[in-house]
Amino acid sequence: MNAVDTAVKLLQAKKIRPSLTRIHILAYLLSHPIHPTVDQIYQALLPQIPTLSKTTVYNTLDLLLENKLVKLVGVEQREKHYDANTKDHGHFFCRICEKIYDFSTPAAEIEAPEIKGFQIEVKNVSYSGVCSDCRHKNKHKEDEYEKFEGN
Amino acid sequence: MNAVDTAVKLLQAKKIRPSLTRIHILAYLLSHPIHPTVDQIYQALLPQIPTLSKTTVYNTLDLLLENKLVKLVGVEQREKHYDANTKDHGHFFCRICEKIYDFSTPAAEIEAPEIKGFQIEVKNVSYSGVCSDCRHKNKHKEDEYEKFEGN
DNA sequence: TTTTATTTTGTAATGATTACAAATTTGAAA
DNA sequence: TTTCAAATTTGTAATCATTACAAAATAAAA
Ligand SMILES: [Mn+2]
Ligand SMILES: [Mn+2]
Ligand SMILES: [Zn+2]
Ligand SMILES: [Zn+2]
Repeated sequence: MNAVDTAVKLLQAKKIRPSLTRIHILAYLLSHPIHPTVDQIYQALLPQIPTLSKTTVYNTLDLLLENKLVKLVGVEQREKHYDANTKDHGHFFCRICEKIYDFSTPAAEIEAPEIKGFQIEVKNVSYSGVCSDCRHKNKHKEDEYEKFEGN
Repeated sequence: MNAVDTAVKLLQAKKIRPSLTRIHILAYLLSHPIHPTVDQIYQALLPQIPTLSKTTVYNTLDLLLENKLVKLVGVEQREKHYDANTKDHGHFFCRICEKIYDFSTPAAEIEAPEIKGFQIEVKNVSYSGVCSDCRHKNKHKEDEYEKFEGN
């Protein structure tokens, strides 16, 4: 099943009228699991929907959030990032390439607050640092630098 | 040892000149583990340092962050929250009373990205929902909410 | 069709944070 | 002590993602 059909079904299941704009935005998130920002979504859809307004992207994402069809990615960035993968998982933000990676959070997680009688509604596990690719690229640079210094 | 003395020692250990303002800000964070915002710190110290500028609070917190004397609380709020407790621990944000609670994150945590060769520099585990106090205070309303939401 | 509700849009306002340069304070050299 | 450069602090303006809001467009209902 393609992303558009999935989006329509998800919207209908939540009794949200599947307007063209809503389908496009949700389908984009489903087919581009890169945790995009509002502006990334807006820029990506503009060619297909030339009348699209950024306000509509904000409004639609709020609606999808309320209906738990998308989640906010809890990385510390100026712009908010969105995720149509609503399963429990963690995120790793690479400060070099600025990509956001998914990782699984084992079921046997930290339930400390729940034990204390807290009602957990949103969980956020996010790390940041340098991803594998960027570490490798950086190591290469360091090697070159060392060679240069040795001359 | 009081918070001021601790602050001075921490600053000196990092070779940061312990100016009055820096001591005050760090000591405030150490003695008020409520994860305050810039404005909360500013308002709290204004009576003692009438010439204090909010820019200085921003500057000082940036300096303390760089030197790992404080950490950012990874809670999704409009304003950033700061914590002088630099030990690994999680945070719970109550959407009713807006208090931020600490909880311990067991050592055997999710190390998935590290296995993949990622260099983890910052960890953030934060949950949100309704705290124990607020659940009890609003028992009736909460029951209605749970019924309605189907949780 | 006419009316009403929903969705989308454009523009203005918000507000936490940042940029930046001037003012002040500090510490050490002369 | 006086001088002076560096460090620190301050005030103001700019930034910019997000929100507020009302009008416009579109879809559904009557
Ligand atoms: Mn994800
Ligand atoms: Mn804490
Ligand atoms: Zn990277
Ligand atoms: Zn509470």
